[in-house]
Order: sequence, then C-alpha cells, then structure tokens
Amino acid sequence: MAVKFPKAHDKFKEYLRGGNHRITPERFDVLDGALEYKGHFGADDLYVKMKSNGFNVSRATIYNTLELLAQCELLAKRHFGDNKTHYESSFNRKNHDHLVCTNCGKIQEFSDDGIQEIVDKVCNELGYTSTGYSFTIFGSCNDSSTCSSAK
Amino acid sequence: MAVKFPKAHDKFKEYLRGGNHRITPERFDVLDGALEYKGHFGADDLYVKMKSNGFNVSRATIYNTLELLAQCELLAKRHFGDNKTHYESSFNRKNHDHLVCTNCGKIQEFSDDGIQEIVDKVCNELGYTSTGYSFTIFGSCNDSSTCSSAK
DNA sequence: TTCAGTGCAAAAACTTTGCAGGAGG
DNA sequence: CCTCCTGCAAAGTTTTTGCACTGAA
Repeated sequence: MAVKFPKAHDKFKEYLRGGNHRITPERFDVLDGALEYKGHFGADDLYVKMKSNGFNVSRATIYNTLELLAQCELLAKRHFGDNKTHYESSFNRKNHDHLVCTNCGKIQEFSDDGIQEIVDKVCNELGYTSTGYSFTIFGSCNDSSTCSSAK
Repeated sequence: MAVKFPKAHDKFKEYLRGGNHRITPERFDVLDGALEYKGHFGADDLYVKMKSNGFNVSRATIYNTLELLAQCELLAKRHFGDNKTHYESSFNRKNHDHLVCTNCGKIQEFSDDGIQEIVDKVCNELGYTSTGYSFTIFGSCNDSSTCSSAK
C-alpha cells in the first residue's frame, strides 16, 4: 500500500532522526491512524480503532507515539476539562481554538489573532518564554437542531 | 470553634437552600478545608489533608461538595493539562488566568481584560451564549532560583 | 551487537457509583 | 417520615510502568 501522508511521514522521520528516536513501522501506523481520525480523539479511542482495524499495536506504543507527534507538531493536544487528553491533527491546518457547547457537546473551532497578542504581552511583562497556550470557551450553542437547551 | 469564613458560609447556605440541597456539617467542613488550602489543589489532595486533620469525610462527599462550591462560584475549577481537576478559592478574589512554567511547575497568575473581550466577540459572531472560558499560557519562567532550565 | 521500542499485563492515579445506614427539613 | 446525604468499598476511566523479547541502526 502506498504511504498515505507522505509529507507528514517525512516530517516525522526527520523529527525522529533529530532526537534519539528510532524509525519503526508501528510509529507510522499510529501517525496514519491519527491523521485519518475525524475530529478529536483520545489515546484509548485510537487504540480501540486501530485494534478493530486489525493492527496489533499496544497502548504503550500509542501513548508514546502520540506524545512524539505532539512534540513535532503533527498533532495538537487539547484539554476540554473532562480529564482526558484529546488530540487532533495539526498537519497543514491553521492554528485555532475551540468553543465547547456545554449542553450538546458540540465543538466549534475559531481563530482570533488577539489571543497570541495577549500571550506575547503577558509573557513579556512577566519575563516568561512562551511555549504555547490553551484557550477554550464554554457556552451554549443555541442550535435548536442539535442542542437540547435551545429555545 | 467560631465559623472560619462567615461570608462564604452564608453564600453557600443561600446557594444550597436555593437548589434542592441540604445543609450538612460535612459540606461546611469541606468548604473550610478548601478555603484554607494554599494555592491549587485536587479533590484527592483535599481528601488526604482533611483525613490527616482528623475529619472523617469520604471521597464521595468531597467530590460532591467541590462541585457544588464550583457551581456557586466559591471555588474555581482549573485544568492545567495534567488530566486532573484543580480547584482554587475564588471567594473575594479577582478573576484571573494562569501562566504555568513547564520546567519547574510554578503557576503564576495574571489578568488581562482583552480575554473577556475576545470571548464576547467570538460568542457574538458564532451565536453562542458564553458560560465561561479557560485560558492558560505555558512557558518557561527563566527564574534561575527556582527553575532548572534558566540560563 | 546494542539498546530503544514493542506487546502485554499489571499498577497507578483520579473519579464515579452502589449500597445500607443516618440525619436534615 | 421522606429523601437526600454520608461513609465505605468497589468499579470505572485514563495513563503509566515493569518485563522479557524484538528489531533498527
């Protein structure tokens, strides 16, 4: 079978070579599974999906590889307050944040350049070197077709 | 012993009466323990602390009560990406967000009015009704006295 | 050949739930 | 008295760890 995401594979290979990480087929299986996943997923979600697709992969490898993929920015880690780590592809995607409907669970993306400006300003004032930020808005989507609480 | 935080007790009582919640001594023990806690804490941290202080309180009661205290805004729930819920007192405190040093774990507070403006703007554009947001900056504090990675 | 990576299972960390007894309103 | 609340223990969920074997470099 042809490589599914050649540019992502190349980027991952380069990252692995740069650190003291070996290039293994399992890691690229996890990369493919992650990039194919629609929307956000937890590590265990991906484990279940790959198992059901016939991959003989272990949880340890999934967790290990997702961490590496987040480090080299092929995936983004997200935390929506439910005490589990969510991942999503950030390969060839614009930076964005999330608006979570607390009634129906719908997750909507948005972008606003003002956030990065605030991050830079705060870090500058307090003497920090920023490595990232997490910004999530919670609210009600008022969408009568999907959301139980809409009027 | 005198009531430790009379105004917080009153606010909690009022909240409990408003909903279908009973006023129990255990709930006020948890309130006191939470307000006395320095900085951020997890539910289990508070359980351990109260147990060691001689309170015969159960985890179920701690979790239940912390949720109620968050609902009536005596506590604030925080999520710093370590897959556990952190709480902190928000009684008589200014609204603020956090800057977490990814090297030494130090948590610094800051305030910036621009964030709420962005929240309002985004919700207005997308038709949501905001109920809150979570904003955390990650970075390195560059503090040579506390942080291992400082130059 | 070397040692990081792997699968597996067990353990750990945090949170929720079931149940029987107790107490608030 | 009627429920809600409590303590306890068990179970659930997500993540990490120990171990022996494998395979990349």
